[in-house]
Formats: sequence, C-alpha cells, structure tokens
Amino acid sequence: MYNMFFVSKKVSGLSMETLNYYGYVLQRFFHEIQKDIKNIDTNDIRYYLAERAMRDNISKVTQDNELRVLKSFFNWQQEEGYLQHSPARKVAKIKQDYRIKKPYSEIELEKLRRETTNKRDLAIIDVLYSTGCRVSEIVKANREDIAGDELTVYGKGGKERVVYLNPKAILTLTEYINDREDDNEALFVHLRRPHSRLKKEGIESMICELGKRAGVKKAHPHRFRRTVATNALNRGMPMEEVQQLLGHNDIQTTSIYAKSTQENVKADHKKYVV
DNA sequence: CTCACACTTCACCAATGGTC
DNA sequence: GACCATTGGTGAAGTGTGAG
Repeated sequence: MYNMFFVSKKVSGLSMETLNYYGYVLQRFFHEIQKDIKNIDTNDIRYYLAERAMRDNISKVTQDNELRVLKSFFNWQQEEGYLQHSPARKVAKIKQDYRIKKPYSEIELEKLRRETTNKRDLAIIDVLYSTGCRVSEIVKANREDIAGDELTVYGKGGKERVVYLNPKAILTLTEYINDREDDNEALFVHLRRPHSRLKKEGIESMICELGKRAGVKKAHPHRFRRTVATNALNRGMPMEEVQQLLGHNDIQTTSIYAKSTQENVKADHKKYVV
C-alpha cells in the first residue's frame, strides 16, 4: 500500500526529490506513532506535530510542510478506498508568523564586494544584484546568453526571460570573461581546472563565506533577489514591471515583496523617526 | 606525499511558487 | 484564498585538485 502510494504520486508527476521528502516524513511519523494505519485518528496527527514542535523545535513552516505530506498520504488512502475517512483532513493548516526579511543595505553590499578575492566572485555579486536572478538561473546561464546589457535566463519550467545588467555588472562580468582561459560555455565556472560549471551550492558557500568575512549576517544569494525587488518597489517601479523582472508567473508573489516593503518602512520609521 | 582549498554531496529544514 | 508541489538554504561530511 505504501508502494502504491508512491507509484501513484510518481505517475501524477511528482519529482524524485519531493517523493524522497514524502518518504522521510512518513517513515518518521509511523516510527513514532506505532499504530496500524486504520487505527490512526485525527488527534494522533495533531499530537505528533505538537510533540515534534516542542521536542525537536521545528518551525511552523516545517510543521505545516509535514502536515501537508500526511494529508496527501491519508487523503489518498481515502480516495482509493483503503480508509473510510482520512484522519488528516480535519487537521487545520498551521498558521505562519509573518517575518520581515531585510534586504541588503548599500553598505553591506559594498562590504561583500570588497571581500572578494577574484574577478569571478565580484562578477557574480554584481550580476545577482543588478538582475535579481535566482541562483539556479545564474547557474544555468551560458556565456552566449549575454547580448550587450541583456542576459537571457531560463527560469522554472524552462521559461525564458530577459534580465538587464547595470554598467557595473557589465564591466566586472566582461573583465571576468576576458580573463578566462577555459572554453566552457557556462557563464560561471570553477576557479580551478577543469573549470567545470559552478553549481548553486558553490555560489551559496561563496556568498556565505564573504558574508562571514565582511561581517554581513545572513548573507545568501536569494537575498539579492529580495533586495532588487524591495529597492525597485521603494523607488516606484510599477509592480507589473517588477513581476516581469523577477519572472514571477503570478503577481501575487510580487505583491508579497510590496507588503514587506511597507513593513520595512514601518519598522524603520519606528527605529529612526519616532 | 600531504595539506589547504574549493567546491560537492547529503540530510534535513524552510520558504516560495502554483493551482484549483 | 485554501491547498499542494517544488525550490531554496544550511551545516557537516566528503572529495578532487594543485601547491609546496
């Protein structure tokens, strides 16, 4: 029955990584509950999540993620007729706290830039900051995707879009590329031979390391994206354009950044004005 | 040979993105 | 806007490369 669930989910198009996560969550749940599937009730699920939150100190986001997996599993059992009722159906979604995530300040950005030790890392920072791309998009990018101040990137689902480089990014990127001696088509490659394509984890650890050295807390690539969005909205760029720039399918996603911009104004007002 | 470095992989957790 | 899929982030351990 377990296997049928995974097979069925696989057929419905879930990726292997998602299924691995499902497997991990379910295994943990059943190991702890020690009950037959038919005897599990709604309170078992509630209790399990509460227990895990207290003992393992997992966040609400994680609790909700695990609840979703359990729902997916038990609701499937019901739909297939293995269970009369899905015990997970009635468990309410776990409400999240809203957190303000800060963009980089100008000073933090400059500190990061100054800590770089080679042309590649500087170019990566400038490209991230001028385009607001996802790391995965930068990783997939090739040299030939650059045309003047335009960079064509491939977002989720292979969707293509054009992002724009500012003069600083064009300069540092050109310097980096002219300096290279390999013939890899990738836009960014390893510093050492055989100079293969840099992966997302490589960029992440590099940014993280720069953050430590520069004394910039919580430095990671995605924060550049947030910074671009927040700055653009703060400076009055229409939300539709910001949406296009970041490659969001749904403007709802963009409006989240707008909301956080408002929250930042409020927080800063408290801090500096009152 | 060995050691530091620069990633890569793994396992897990957190967050974003998409759809009905 | 509830609900669900997928991507992103992170710390620790692992690995290949090249300098000394």
